Amino acid sequence: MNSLSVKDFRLDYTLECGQIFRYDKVDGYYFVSHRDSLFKIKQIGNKLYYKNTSKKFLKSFFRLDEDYKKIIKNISKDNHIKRTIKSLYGLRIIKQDPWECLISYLCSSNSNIPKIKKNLNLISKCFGKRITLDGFESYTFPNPGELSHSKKLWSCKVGYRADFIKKVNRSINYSELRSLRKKSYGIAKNRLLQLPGVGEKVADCVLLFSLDKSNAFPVDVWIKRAMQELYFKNKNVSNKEIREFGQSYFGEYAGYANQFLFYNRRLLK
DNA sequence: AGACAGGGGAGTG
DNA sequence: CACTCCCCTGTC
Repeated sequence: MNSLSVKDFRLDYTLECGQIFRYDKVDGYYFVSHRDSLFKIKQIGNKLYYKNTSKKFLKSFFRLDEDYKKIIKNISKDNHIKRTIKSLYGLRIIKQDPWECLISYLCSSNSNIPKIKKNLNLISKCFGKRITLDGFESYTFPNPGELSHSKKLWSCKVGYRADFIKKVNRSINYSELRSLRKKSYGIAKNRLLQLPGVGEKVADCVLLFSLDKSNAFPVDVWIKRAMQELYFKNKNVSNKEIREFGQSYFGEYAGYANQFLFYNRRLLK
């Protein structure tokens, strides 16, 4: 078992806040599946204990080299967000693989977390390769280009999203997807919006969770509720207005503020 | 048992 | 903008 010292980091908040789907908690360890990798990890105090991955991967995946205090300071605009941050301090935005992230959020429309989780596990089981770690069984996530079989996709219970996945699978390749990391928020977003099944919300999730666009501000029903309650006196406001307000009000790291508000609002239910 | 909602998107007016 | 339908699943 390897270990790694961390600060300003909470593994539980980071994994469970709804940004990632293929993980399971077994006997105190999180077993995390992402693309080709399967690793186990737990946190005790300020130490991470892990197996089947590397320090280098974990630092990148959990963005451990990012200046957390600077980000927190940057988004701490008022008492609402300060309170929220305080209760979830240590939550970080994971740097996901853009392909798995794109397919994940393609599955998320008109759905819910348990179902998205189920869909992704089925897709992996159906199209990926079996892998195990200490008795835990999982499957690799299929590669770009491998999701072209309609009937098999349908069997993964994704419903009408099967057609979106199939079309996205053939209309963007991995290198183009990855290259969006180097593009601006606007350029990258416009490219994603051309893909079938990708609207504002899905695009912003992919940008924030996998393409290094920390200013993206995805607006779903939970963020809408939280934002209207805290910043719009409970008035009904359009998603567009919420997004634009969120981005300009919180600034460069608006996506972090978004994730704090999102998870906090979901915990309240 | 049947209605309904669940982390949207696309098409229409 | 506002409205409707999209297919599936879990829940009451």
